[in-house]
Amino acid sequence: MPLEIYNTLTRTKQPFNPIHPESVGLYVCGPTVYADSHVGHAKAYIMGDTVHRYLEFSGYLVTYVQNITDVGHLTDDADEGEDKLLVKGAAEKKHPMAVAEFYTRRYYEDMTRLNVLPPDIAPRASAHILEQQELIQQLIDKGFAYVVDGNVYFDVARDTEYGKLSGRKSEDQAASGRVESRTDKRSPQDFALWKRAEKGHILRWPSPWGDGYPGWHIECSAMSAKYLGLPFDIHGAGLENVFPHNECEIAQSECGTGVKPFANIWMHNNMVTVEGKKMGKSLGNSSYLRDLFEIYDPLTLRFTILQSHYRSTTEFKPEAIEAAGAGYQKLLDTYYRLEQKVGDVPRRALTDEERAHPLVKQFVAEMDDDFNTPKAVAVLFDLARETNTTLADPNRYDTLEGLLQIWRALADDVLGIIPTGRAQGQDNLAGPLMEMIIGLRNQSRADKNFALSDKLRTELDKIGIVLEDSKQGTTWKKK
RNA sequence: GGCGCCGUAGCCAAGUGGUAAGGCAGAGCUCUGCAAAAGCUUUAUUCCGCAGUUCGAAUCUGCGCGGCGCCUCCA
Repeated sequence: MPLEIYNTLTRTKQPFNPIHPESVGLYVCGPTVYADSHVGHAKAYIMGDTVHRYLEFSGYLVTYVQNITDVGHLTDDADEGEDKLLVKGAAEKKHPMAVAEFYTRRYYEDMTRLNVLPPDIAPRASAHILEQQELIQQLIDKGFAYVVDGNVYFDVARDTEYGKLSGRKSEDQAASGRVESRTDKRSPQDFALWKRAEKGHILRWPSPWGDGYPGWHIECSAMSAKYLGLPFDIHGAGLENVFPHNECEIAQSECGTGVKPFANIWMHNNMVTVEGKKMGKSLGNSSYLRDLFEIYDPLTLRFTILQSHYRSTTEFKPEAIEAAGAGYQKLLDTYYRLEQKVGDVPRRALTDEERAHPLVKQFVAEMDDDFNTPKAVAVLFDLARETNTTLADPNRYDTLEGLLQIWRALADDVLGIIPTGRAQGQDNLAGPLMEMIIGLRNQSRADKNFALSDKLRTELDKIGIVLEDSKQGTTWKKK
């Protein structure tokens, strides 16, 4: 079974056939950098990261592009809306670009802690004004856009395919009942490609239509085309971006360039909910990642997110994180026990024999089914059981190295849940010291001096070190 | 009003026609000086309700109830 991916465009799972047999172009809508990232961002970018990692594991050369939106855009679609970066800049007494710079860095810090690999290219909207203007000009030249007093709007009526992603028909939307403010658009559905900058608007660039700034959707159209070429394979985003953002992207890219579809597969991740309701920056119920990292281990959060499917909602609940964390810790304990036993062996790709291991095949089958990470994680628990069983049986120790490589491939490379740079007890002093203490304790156990041996164990526990006795000897770990 | 989604054990959560994955919590057992860890066994006759299609439905259809998303910035 080849990889199948659910495509929002067709509302079905379809076999993944990349445009070029050995490489994949992947674009995921990045953040608007005017605030810190919350759990919803974590879900979205862990999805992108999982696609990225799994495609590489599957042997593709992936070019992963994710934009940074550092042009403010508007807090609402009315002409009088405020630019978020401007608002934040004024509040913090900073230049809007300083705000963008600040939150961009923090975004990458948060993602790094979640073990999200950085994209290959992270283009900034502000650095691609020319590309955006070129696309706008193309749209004007082809009659898909019109200029009104320094604003450029996309003429939705001219695009017969508008609505194909979201399933919306503009006529239906007209009866929306929402208040439409006074505007110079020909139709309420038309959306801005270029906005005239009013005086006082700091983020502004010269253009053929006057000083202004680009509309919200155009940067993704311009930058995906620049770095991936058209068409490209996969475009990902959060579900709430289906309309209007992604719909508008399609309209701009396809009408402007004539390439249809400009992205073959559209992937959308569902939301993180709090008590059943969407977590959102504007809803006041978001939990910022950097606050959560004070309470929960970042990889526990990653693991929790991976335990639900990307197209399902994920209920954010402390009890759920703690429950997931308990299971996650067991997996890690098993992994470390295995690593300790096998010793320092170099990483390598899986052999054909290892790839044929039933659990590896099952893991691959689950991931091939639209990145079913909850099932893939379930396979990891089977792998843990097999690992523990093998560790308890010296006759099977010859298979341990292979198991370790499998763990590294599945849990580390693909799912990204193995902490990096952890050197358990590799502090020069701790190892020999612990060996000595364990030796003393085992001597007292042999002497039936359990009062002393238990005291040693209790005292070690107090300083955060746990001893575990087994037939294969005594091991220790930090709590 | 339009478009769309969801409702599975105490909790989290897979499963979209073949007779309920996995994790947490709970119970029992094995090992063990004890503990911990690990292993084994066990925990939904049933998938919001009702009706229908089918040899067979959590999975398809209809109706109802409950919840949510988008249509405005949003991952």
